[in-house]
Amino acid sequence: MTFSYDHNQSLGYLTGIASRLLSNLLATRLKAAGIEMTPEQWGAIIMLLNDGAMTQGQLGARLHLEKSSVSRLINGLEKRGWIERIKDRNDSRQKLVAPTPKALDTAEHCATLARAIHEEAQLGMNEHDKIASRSLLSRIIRNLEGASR
Amino acid sequence: MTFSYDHNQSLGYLTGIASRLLSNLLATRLKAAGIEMTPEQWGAIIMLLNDGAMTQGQLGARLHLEKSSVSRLINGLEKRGWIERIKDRNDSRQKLVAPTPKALDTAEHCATLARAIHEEAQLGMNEHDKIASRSLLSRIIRNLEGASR
DNA sequence: GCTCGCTTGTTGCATATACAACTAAATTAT
DNA sequence: ATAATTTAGTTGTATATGCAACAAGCGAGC
Repeated sequence: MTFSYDHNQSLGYLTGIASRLLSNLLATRLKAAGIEMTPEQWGAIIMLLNDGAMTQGQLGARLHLEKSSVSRLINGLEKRGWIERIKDRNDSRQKLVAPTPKALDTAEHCATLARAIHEEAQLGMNEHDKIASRSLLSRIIRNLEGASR
Repeated sequence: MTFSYDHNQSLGYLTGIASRLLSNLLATRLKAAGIEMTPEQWGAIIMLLNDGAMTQGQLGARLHLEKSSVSRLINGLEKRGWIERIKDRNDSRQKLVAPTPKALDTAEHCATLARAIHEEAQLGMNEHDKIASRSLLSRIIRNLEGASR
């Protein structure tokens, strides 16, 4: 008996592998550049640099991460001095996550590494394809955000 | 100072979130169906069912996983009785990973759940878009497989 | 036949992530 | 004002994953 299910063509497989390869490659290059930052940490930092300091909850919403995952991701960023946790004076439950000057100083280098990887990932694609791939992925994300449990 | 780097439009971000949402949703539905299997385990099982028993190394190549990751993924599958490790008689270093009858019996149900999620993920896409998204992701994967370190 | 080197897996250690249970604090309801 | 509820983060526990170190076995060259 055979299944009419080709895993190699499934979205789960394809997005998973693409994501992993992109992440692994960035990890390698960050390390080679002597930057003590993981790809996931980079995702959080650039979000904070672009949108400004925010609470862990807000960061989780933007990164589609559980609050517990955010908590631990931020632990790592804090340990390496990339961000600071600042208690909110008005609501002491909340903690603002703010990037440090060190993060700002390093970000352009990281962004350059990330851009290069995206270039390599899209070799052989025309402009239309590049835009389409992003747009289709965004569509998938939007569809799943509201998916029934 | 602002960065000309929109993380929300980066391939790393988009593939990462899409992959995570797809995986989380499948995890939820498998659990709801009473199937003790993770999405990652499903990926390995369906590969084995479609292509037949293979060594851990071969499985790792197909799933783009490190051998250590395969080893542990297989541990979980074995613990739940989805696969069996069979020592190779000619080369005792190797272990063939073979799906059990239980895995075969459950696979169609899992495939149905996975297909439904893919449907939901692609709501609002026409046939051309659906094909394009897979083809573009495959291209990214192919490009990165051979990427310089 | 014996040693060196390559291959196949496993294990130690680190990070990422989810879910559930818990703490502390703010908000709402009575 | 006080109690009940909701919200923000943290921590326990489990799986997934990579890299590096290690163990065991196969093979090639001498």
